[in-house]
Amino acid sequence: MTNDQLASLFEEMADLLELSGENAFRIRAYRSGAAAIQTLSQPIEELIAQDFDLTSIDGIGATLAQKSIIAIQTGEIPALEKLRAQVPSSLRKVMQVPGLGAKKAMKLHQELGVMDLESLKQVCLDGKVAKLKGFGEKTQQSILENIEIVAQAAVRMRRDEADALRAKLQEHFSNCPAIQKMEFAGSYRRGKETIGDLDILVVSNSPEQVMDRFGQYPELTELLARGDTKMSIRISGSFQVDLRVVDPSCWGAALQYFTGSKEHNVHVRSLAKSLGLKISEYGVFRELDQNQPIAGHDEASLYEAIGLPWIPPELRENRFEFQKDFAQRLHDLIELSDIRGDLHMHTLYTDGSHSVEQMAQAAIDRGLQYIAITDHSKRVSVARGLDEQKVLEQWAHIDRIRKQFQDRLLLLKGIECDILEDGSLDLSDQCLAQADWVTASVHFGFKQSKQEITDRILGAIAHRSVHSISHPSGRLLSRRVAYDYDLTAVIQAAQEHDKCLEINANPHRLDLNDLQAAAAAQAGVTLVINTDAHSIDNLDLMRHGVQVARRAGIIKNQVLNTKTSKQLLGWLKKHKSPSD
DNA sequence: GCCGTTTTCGGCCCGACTGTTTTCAGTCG
Repeated sequence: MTNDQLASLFEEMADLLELSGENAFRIRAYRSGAAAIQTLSQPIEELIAQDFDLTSIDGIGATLAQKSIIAIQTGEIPALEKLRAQVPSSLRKVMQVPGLGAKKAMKLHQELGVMDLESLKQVCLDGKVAKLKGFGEKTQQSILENIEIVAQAAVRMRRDEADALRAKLQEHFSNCPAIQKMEFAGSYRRGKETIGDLDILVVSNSPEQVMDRFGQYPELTELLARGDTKMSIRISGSFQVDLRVVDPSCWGAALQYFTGSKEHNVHVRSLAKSLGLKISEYGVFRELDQNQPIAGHDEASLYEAIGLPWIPPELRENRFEFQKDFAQRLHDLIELSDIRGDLHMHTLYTDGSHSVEQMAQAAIDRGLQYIAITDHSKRVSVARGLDEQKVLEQWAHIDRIRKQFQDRLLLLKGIECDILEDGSLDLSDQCLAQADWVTASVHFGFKQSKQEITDRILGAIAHRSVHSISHPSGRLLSRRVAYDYDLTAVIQAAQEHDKCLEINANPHRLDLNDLQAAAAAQAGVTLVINTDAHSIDNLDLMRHGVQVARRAGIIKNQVLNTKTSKQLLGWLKKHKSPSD
């Protein structure tokens, strides 16, 4: 049983307890337990096998520890089986319909026999819901409209899509003079790999004008809610955008609140409470004097009031940002401006859109000190991958043009070499030994067993010419799940052989993801953040990879391509085996 | 159910908005 599977059992427990009308804090305990398990860097199976004390994990107490062990050993949780017998699990879907929660879902179940979305739709069409006490015509109508949204798989937006939407919204608001300040908050600001909705925070003295303008957004398909300061719309069918308008004096508190995460805010607010303070989106208040805020004009003052440094949004997930040693790492948390090179990109030699020279010039334009040209090897035939002769030709070409970029850019001869199904590399040892930089990756044979795929990657890590493993998990966001492999073993091998693991910055990949990258960094593995650019424009994707690293709490010196060209050459020299 | 500089019991973040209600429960973020 994987961590995600165990976490989803606890999530189901929480849902069913909520439907049963259980104590809200007990429900929350199961939800935070699920979140804690999901963010573990090691498989819980391994932890249990090592007799690790699960109660030392924040959010896991004696009960959840015991239930975890039983779940891992037997594949099920007796208490959950019992609950399932009392409350149909299909009601969880009903609970997800916007506007419905546990209370209403249970009432629909008990009074009208609703079991799932199908029967819910039927009783609405029959007009039975409107007659129920506490419900009405409007509720019935909104349920009918919202059922479709739940039925569709949850639509989550990739970061590049979210950036495009943000640009459109910014453009839409650009001629609204009532707006003094605007920021996109929520999971977008926290840099999550995908976002489920978009939150906009605005400073204005006339909220009505801002909301009127919001209501004119061309792609609006539904007005969900509109109050004095808060408005929600749906665009293009299903995606939700929320707007909140605040006074300038509480900008920081509102931004902090609206950025979340919810779990981070709960922690921040309870910390405040223990200090005799109260935090809301209006500011930080003394419990005894709730009229005059003592902080909250900006975010830093809010954190300062509870004795914390300003915490970058990417870290606000209640994972490790409150730990004692956090403040010193914060100082060196990686930034986009720390990146000095890009060690994974393609050209016209294979499936890229620009020449080596064009990529080099584009890198110079972006202030980079070095790049590695890493086209595909021959196995990737769809991309016209290079055989030995072609790759040697390309490297000879690079040797010839190096002078042209001298003093401006260090141009490395690289290759993205495929790790074949039988575990061997796609190019000969003798060929690979002539490269400055070799990154190895898996593009085929995803259906092999966990052991086979793991062994392939471990073999590549051990190969003396390989420097790095690219997009180690192979996942494509919302298109393809990662192949089954043993990340812990890969991390350990990378650490032992002093090889890099990549954070691929392409917003379709973001691979390693934040948690995996954090685990690798904690184990002492050097990471490398690359764009995998297939065009000049793609070089700008670097920021997405940096954001993943920031979410992982990674500091500058844990990332190879923060080195200067001189330092990098030193590193490469050190990694040349003596026999080469 | 979890947790502890308020420590083994008694707390557990806080406010906006909607729809159905005559003052608020439920939902949401």
